[in-house]
This record gives sequence, structure tokens and C-alpha cells, in this order.
Amino acid sequence: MNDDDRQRQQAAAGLEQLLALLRAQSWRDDDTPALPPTQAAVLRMLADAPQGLRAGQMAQRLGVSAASLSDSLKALQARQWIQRQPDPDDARATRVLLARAGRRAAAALRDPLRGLGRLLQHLDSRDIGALQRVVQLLILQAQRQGLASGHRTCLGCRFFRPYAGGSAEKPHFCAYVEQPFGDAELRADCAEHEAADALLAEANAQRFAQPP
Amino acid sequence: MNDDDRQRQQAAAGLEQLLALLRAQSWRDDDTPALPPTQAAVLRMLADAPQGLRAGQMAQRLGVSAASLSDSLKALQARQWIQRQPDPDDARATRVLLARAGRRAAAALRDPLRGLGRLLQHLDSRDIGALQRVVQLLILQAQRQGLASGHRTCLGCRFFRPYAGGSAEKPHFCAYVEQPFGDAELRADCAEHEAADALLAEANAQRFAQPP
DNA sequence: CAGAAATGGTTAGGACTCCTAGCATTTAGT
DNA sequence: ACTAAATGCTAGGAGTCCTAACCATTTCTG
Repeated sequence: MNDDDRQRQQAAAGLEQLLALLRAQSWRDDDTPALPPTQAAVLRMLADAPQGLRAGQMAQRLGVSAASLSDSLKALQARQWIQRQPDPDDARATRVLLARAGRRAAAALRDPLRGLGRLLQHLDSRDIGALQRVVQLLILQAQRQGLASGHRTCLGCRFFRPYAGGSAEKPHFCAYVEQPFGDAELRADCAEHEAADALLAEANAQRFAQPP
Repeated sequence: MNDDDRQRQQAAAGLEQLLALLRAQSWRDDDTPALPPTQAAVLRMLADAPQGLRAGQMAQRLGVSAASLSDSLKALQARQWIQRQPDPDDARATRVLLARAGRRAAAALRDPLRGLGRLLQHLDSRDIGALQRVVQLLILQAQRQGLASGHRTCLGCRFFRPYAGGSAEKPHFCAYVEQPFGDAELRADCAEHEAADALLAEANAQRFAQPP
């Protein structure tokens, strides 16, 4: 095993430690009633989709099986946080919408000092950027290995122009909002995301992975 | 909400995405039989402790309750990967040791291309370093909030000298091995870790969080 | 156009991890 | 010596995840 491998192994171990910690604690908040992470993720998705989402769509975006998502939906339904409507376009499908109580719960999730946000609160912009950058790369790698799909990352988006020559602080460019931006503004789940074609995705991945 | 908060919220969302992905997939390997993450973590700990560890110790290091750890130990025992021995020093306690089969399983975990390692395999040294750095900071933050304790990070170690004036590639110094090292060599679970006292911990945290 | 195949979603059953409580045993403190 | 704290365990419950089996509905195909 060479030095690089050793480093990666250590990094993997470090991430495992962090994951174990978060697995145990992420959905426990002292002040507010517990909100399990998958249910929170569903609420977040629905909050950005006024006309609702289909179950399969959500499952794919979260990278879980349809059956798993169905479990979470059942739990949310039991709390009366969501509603289901038949999909007008496809009688097999249902559209899931936030109910009134669900909207309240989703709004509470926007608090930046909740859950994970509390751990991040003292990171400066540079470290946030580094983290976002790594998240993009790891999700890309997971997608390449078939572990994930449907993630709406900048790195997989057709509007993304990595290192498009802007300033050192804002080296990237988003062709949707037509603005330069930096690592710290990278999104792992952007509402405006549109998947890039294979060619652009590959070129962007190359360029992004090895900054000039 | 200011820009920084927005960035942190986005970063939290990004991390959530990654966590959801890993929650679903981390313990699934196509080629080898599944090894649940907590059980893997226990094996890793035991592999570095020839004379065994006590259950409470492990629970603390992982940041889970003693009851949770007991579950995982039961599962490992069912696979005959661990042995339990009465602790000679304390008749209430038991020491947990790797059995022969457990040693084999633990050795397989060292493969850098297993599980998380596979996602990290294309990160370069700089990104690994950035990731390790963030992991240190997040674990520190979790400790400060009482979510964790017992993590053997560099940042909480009395031998750690952050930004002790070495080269740009190896700005830190470890007073145990008496070597300079860089972010990419930071450890989240170092066998030689000894907890720093409150004063040193605070000074190190300050210095580490804001690189010169 | 009728039957076959694919798709969307759910339930059933099993595994893993986590928690809080309550219990027994042992150790430590007064 | 007697209480108080600790160690570890089981019980009970929740959440997340999977595969497999099952409908209902589309869509493809001969």
C-alpha cells in the first residue's frame, strides 16, 4: 500500500467516525421533537415542489428503494404532514403534497442552527467551500459506481462551468443565473438543476477535479 | 439570514444528501458479504487493541449508548467474530476480544477500496486534506455540544501542534512521532492519541480553525 | 387490438441501529 | 455496613433499509 492509499484509508476511517457520530445523533434535537433524517429530507424536497412530487422521483433523488420511501411516507402520513393525490397523468402514480402541518415542520427545518447546521456554524467560508467541493466529488463518484442517481449537484448540471475564469474567490460560473460563484456556493440539491449530457459531464468532472 | 448562514445551510443540505446516500449504501458491497457499519467500526477498534476493549469504552468512542453497542456485540457474537472474557480488574465488566474469524474480517476492512474508500479513491491529496480538516473541526464541534466524546482526533490530542511552522505542505507537528505532517495525514482515530487538557485544547482549536 | 412486458406503488418480512427503562451485579464513597 | 454510582444486559419501541411478492396501469409488440 502506497502513501496515497494510506491517506485515503485514514480519510475513510475519519469519515466513518463522523458518520457513526451523525448516524447516532443527527435526528435528535434537544429542543424540538425528533425528526428522523429521511423524513426531514422528504419534507425538504416537498417544500420546494408546490405541485408535489411522485414517490418514485423522491426515492431516486434520495438514492433509496421505492419500498423504503414508502415506509417514510407512511410515517409522515401518520403525522398528517403529507397528503396524497392521484396523478392526473398516470393513474398508477400518486402525487405527494405537504399538508398544512407539514409546511410548518418544513419551515422549521430551514433554521440554519438545527441539526447538522449546528456543527457547521463555526466553519469559515473557506472550509465550507472545501466541504462542498468534496461533497460534489463524492456524489459524482457514487453516481459513477451506480450507488446513486438523481442528485441535483452543480457538478452534474448542464449550466455549470467549473473554473470558467472568474476571480479566485468565484472561479465557477452558473449559466442559469449567469453569475460567477465559488466553492462555498456549490449546491448538492439545486432546484434549477438540469442534468448535463455525458460529454459535458465528463469534461466538467475533469476540469473540476483538477483546478488550474 | 445573512450570506454566511445561507452558505452553511446549503452546506448542511449537501452533507445531508451525502449522508442519506451513505446511510443507504455504505454497508452494501457487491463482492463481499454485507458488513454493517457499526459492526465494522467495532472490528476496527478491536483490531488495534490486542488485549481487548471494554464495552463501555467502545460505546463512548463511537458515541452511542451502551445498549446500542450491546446490540452490535450480540450480532458479532452470533457470527463468532468476537469473544468475551471477564475483566480481571472489575468483575462487573467484560473484555471483548477478536476471535480468529473476526481477525480475518477485520483484515479485510483494511482494503482501501472497500466501502467508503471506493468513493475517495479519486480524490487528490489536497481534497483529502481538506476533508480531514473538516472532519476534525466537525468532531470538535460535536464534542463541544456534548454529542460526542472519546474521539481520538489530532485536534484533541496533547501531542498535536497545529501550524507549528513547518513547510506549507506539512504545517503541523506531532510531538509523539516527532514529525511534521499535513492536513491529509490528520487522524480521526489515532491509536497514540492522548487527550489534551482544556487549556491546550482551546489554544489548538483556535490556532487550527484559523490558519495563518 | 389483445397479450406480454415494463412501470409505479404498496405490503410483508427480515436486518441493522438506535434509544430509554429497568434489572442484576459489583465497586466506591461515607 | 449501607447507600450511591458504575457496568453491562435485556426488553420494548422506532426508524431506515433491503428484497420479494403483489396489484393496477401503461406501453410495447406481434
